[in-house]
Amino acid sequence: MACEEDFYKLLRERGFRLTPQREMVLSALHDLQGLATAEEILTKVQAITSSVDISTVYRTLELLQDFRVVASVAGSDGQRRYELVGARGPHVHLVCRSCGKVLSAALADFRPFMDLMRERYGFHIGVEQLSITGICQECCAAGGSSDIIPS
Amino acid sequence: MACEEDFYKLLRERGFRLTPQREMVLSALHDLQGLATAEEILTKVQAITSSVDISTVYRTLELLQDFRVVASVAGSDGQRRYELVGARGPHVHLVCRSCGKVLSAALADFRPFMDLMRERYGFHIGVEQLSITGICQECCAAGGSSDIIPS
DNA sequence: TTGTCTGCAAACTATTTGCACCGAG
DNA sequence: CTCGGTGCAAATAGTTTGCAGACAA
Repeated sequence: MACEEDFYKLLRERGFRLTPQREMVLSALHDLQGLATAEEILTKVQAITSSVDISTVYRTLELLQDFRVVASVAGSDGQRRYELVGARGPHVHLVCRSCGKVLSAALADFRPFMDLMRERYGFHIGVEQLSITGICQECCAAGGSSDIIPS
Repeated sequence: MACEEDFYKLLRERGFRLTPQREMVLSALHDLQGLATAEEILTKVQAITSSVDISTVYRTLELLQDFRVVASVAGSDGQRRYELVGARGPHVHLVCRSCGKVLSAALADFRPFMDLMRERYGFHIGVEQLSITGICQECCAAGGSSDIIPS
């Protein structure tokens, strides 16, 4: 709950208001554990109060991102996915482009590459928005992604 | 030109047709060198013949992806970007989420992480669709991405 | 000729925006 | 009371799809 408190404080400091909708979106993100679409968040929120609009969810997510409380990645299916920063600490998402499943890898495994990029190109990889696509074990065994089936 | 020839041959083998539109899209991808949006490709193609439709570009890009001639990444601006595979050999894209600039890193630098993920989780990272977001040198020096300006 | 491919227009999906009312501070 | 936030509806942007005619093989 500490993270929520920090956010509430930050809100007030900058003249923003704490509304039930904002609390609910934050709570939904907490519950959903990991990457969630705006639609999924809306569904979760509407389980409590059905009169919440998707546009409010988007507006709240934008605010949360500005405050660095939430990070997002553009999914390869054209949907953006959102996640609480620091929910499980920094980590790397491995997104299967066949079944959509998301694995997490420890940041430590990725760090050598990160450091190299910073040294060599001055490029700072955004650890909070990191997702890498590929094929997971099951889908790989099953024969891979959506390919043309040779006649 | 060798890559185009291979594609043409592959097309015929599977009963697809070689149309001027498909040639032009492929040529546009070649000219555009690196990541390009469907709209950019269309513009390039329309410089030759204005009567080409965006839907044809999309359909052609999908075909090219099925044949593994083209790869795509979902940009964080909500636009998908396409690129010829093997244009410069496999590589990693470093996309600046502040200015949108794209750097390329050698695959060799990334390989240790790739291999580790395969060993540990059986996850096969898709080298052809690899883009990693962060902040480039200039934007980092300039003060980072779109943040809330503290009052 | 034949069946694929194309342009056009309309549909769709995800997201954003304008606006009048509502409610947190 | 004030003015930032909300729901609603409409607008946008990017992409996909249905269909009748065009054209590669």
